[in-house]
Amino acid sequence: MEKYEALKLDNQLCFPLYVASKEVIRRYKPILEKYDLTYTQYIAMMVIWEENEIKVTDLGKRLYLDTGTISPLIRKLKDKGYIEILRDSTDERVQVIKLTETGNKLKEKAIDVPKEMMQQKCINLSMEDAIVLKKLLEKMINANE
Amino acid sequence: MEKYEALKLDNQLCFPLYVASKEVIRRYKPILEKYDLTYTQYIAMMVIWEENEIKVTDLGKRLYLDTGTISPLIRKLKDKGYIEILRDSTDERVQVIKLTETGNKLKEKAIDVPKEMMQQKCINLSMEDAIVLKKLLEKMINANE
DNA sequence: CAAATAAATATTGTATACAATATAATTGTA
DNA sequence: TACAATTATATTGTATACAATATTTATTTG
Repeated sequence: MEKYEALKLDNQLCFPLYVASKEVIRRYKPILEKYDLTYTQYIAMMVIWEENEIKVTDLGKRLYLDTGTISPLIRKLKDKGYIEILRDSTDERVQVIKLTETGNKLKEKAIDVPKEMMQQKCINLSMEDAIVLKKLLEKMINANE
Repeated sequence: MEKYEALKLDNQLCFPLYVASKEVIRRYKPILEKYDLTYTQYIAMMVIWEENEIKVTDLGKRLYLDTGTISPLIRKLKDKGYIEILRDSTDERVQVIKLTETGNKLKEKAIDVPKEMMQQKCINLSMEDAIVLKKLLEKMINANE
């Protein structure tokens, strides 16, 4: 075993993880562009579509995003008209995100996004491989909490 | 099967991929800080440590990075003194990155980085899981090429 | 050989990310 | 009930990323 073995890029797990993640996001880009969404905005909208109403803090926790990322993100979604931001009357600090009518219309259209991703084979793995991969990634994420 | 099932965040593979990748990089940060390296600079140095000399284009291909990312990246590594940038005499367009003495000294110290990552369980998976995960990620990356 | 193409970088513009710091509102507590 | 700690956001600073565009230097081709 060579002294520098552990320093070789090919022996890292982090690197294919980093590359695969960027690659998938890059493939989402041209598809999401048609809906005027970036990848980060898309995953935020996915949560909002599911919840209809959610506190900014909870959205941040769900997406594992820092306040420094969430703040400008929701401002953009508001500017696009997909959400409105209300204040919680019982706690003035809390901001509540609410899906607008426009945002809800977008949901209908966005149903095509997963279809397009499939058709274009943006994640080119068999269903079985994809399931194993997803489980392992989730195991990894939940391990250190 | 509900109509919006495919739009739920929990049913996406891209999301745990994105979260896991960011999380690992975040855990590298405090460790790499001691060596005055960011994650991207670290993976670039791994390639340079292995090659000693490499063309900028080849480094970009190896790291799957755009010229817009590579350009400022190597400038910073040069500023830190870890590399020098030479011109290929046979082709004036080509820039060749060369490891400096300082860069080589850093390599010796950096051997501790993988050790620290291990000790702190920054990737908290069994060896078997990690191997399966790495293989699947590489399969995914190589699938669309 | 001159003109068109291609290849290697650099730059600009936009959008993330996260750490650190600041601020305002709330809660716990001596 | 003052006051300290906590919570929810926002802002600032630094570093990526990638698309699009520009520039310089080969290379190919008519």
